[in-house]
Amino acid sequence: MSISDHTRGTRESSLGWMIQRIARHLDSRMNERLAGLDLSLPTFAVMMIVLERGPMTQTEIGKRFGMPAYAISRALDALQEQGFVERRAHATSRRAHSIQATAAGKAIAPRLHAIVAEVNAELTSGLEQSESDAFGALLRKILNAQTYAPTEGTRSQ
Amino acid sequence: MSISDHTRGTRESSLGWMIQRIARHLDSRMNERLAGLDLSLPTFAVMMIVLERGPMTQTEIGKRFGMPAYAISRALDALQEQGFVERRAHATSRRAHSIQATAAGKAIAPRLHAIVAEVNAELTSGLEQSESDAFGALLRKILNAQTYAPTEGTRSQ
DNA sequence: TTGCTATAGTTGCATGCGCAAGTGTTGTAA
DNA sequence: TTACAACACTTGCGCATGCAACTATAGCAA
Repeated sequence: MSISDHTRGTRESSLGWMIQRIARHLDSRMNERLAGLDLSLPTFAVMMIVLERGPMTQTEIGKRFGMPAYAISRALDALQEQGFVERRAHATSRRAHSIQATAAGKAIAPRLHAIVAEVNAELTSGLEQSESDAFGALLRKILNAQTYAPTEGTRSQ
Repeated sequence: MSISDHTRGTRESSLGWMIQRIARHLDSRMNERLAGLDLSLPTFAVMMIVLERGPMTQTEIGKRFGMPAYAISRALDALQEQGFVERRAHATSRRAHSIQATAAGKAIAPRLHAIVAEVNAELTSGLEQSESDAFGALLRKILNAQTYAPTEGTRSQ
């Protein structure tokens, strides 16, 4: 078996390789749609989490998506600038903030949901419903198995 | 159903959301391992493709991984600098280059394969073999269904 | 030929991101 | 009460990346 055969086999059978391609494809699809709302992928992610849980601290937001503190901080700068969230004083701590969606923030929730639904539909358009369900179950299983150290950073590209 | 319930439902059931998390996790795992070889994720990807197929043009490399031309160009700058690939004159075109792995490039192939294998093993460590196979099949099906326009760029972050 | 369009690859510039260091606050223990 | 460590968050800086513009070559048609 030649090096090139081996390399081909390694790459083609690599689940990670395929996941990366799909993830990048999803990134671009999401970005196309988010551009209309002037949101980036990180700000979108933070906005969804704030809408989901209501008032919470930045550290809590970070834990929900494994996003480093500085990224949350910057995403909130942008969201606040756009008037979608507020940083209020925290009830019991003066170093933490209580992050809340504004009325404008809540107003865009339906559009965000629609975008997620569309991209998901597109993703699974080639699958039967049963396959799509099985796929989701496997993804959940993989996520649960991963050791999620508080995940301070480390990215790529 | 409140906005926050709806948002939670939308996000938690989102396959894209889960794929993104897994992809980022894989990114960081790969980067940890590639650091020892002084490779980035893009240079690693290009290197694997060159090893897999032997001499080819930059455009051909790009098509294999949906990577924009400028990214190939820069990845090759780095790989050439490290002595892993060469840009030779193309047999029939003076504007294209023939990209080839050097002896040093071929020499690191086993280490690259090992890294891919390790990361894959870790990824599927929570799955049965049958589940892992099914997962791979679903990924392939999704990739085949996606419309891969030559994919000039469009990323995120 | 000449001119036009498409292709192959490169690069300047601005933006975004990660790292590590910095500010201010809280807990805790001598 | 003072000192020190942990915590919550922010920010300066440098590197990587995306976009768009650029050079050079090839194909093609009049």
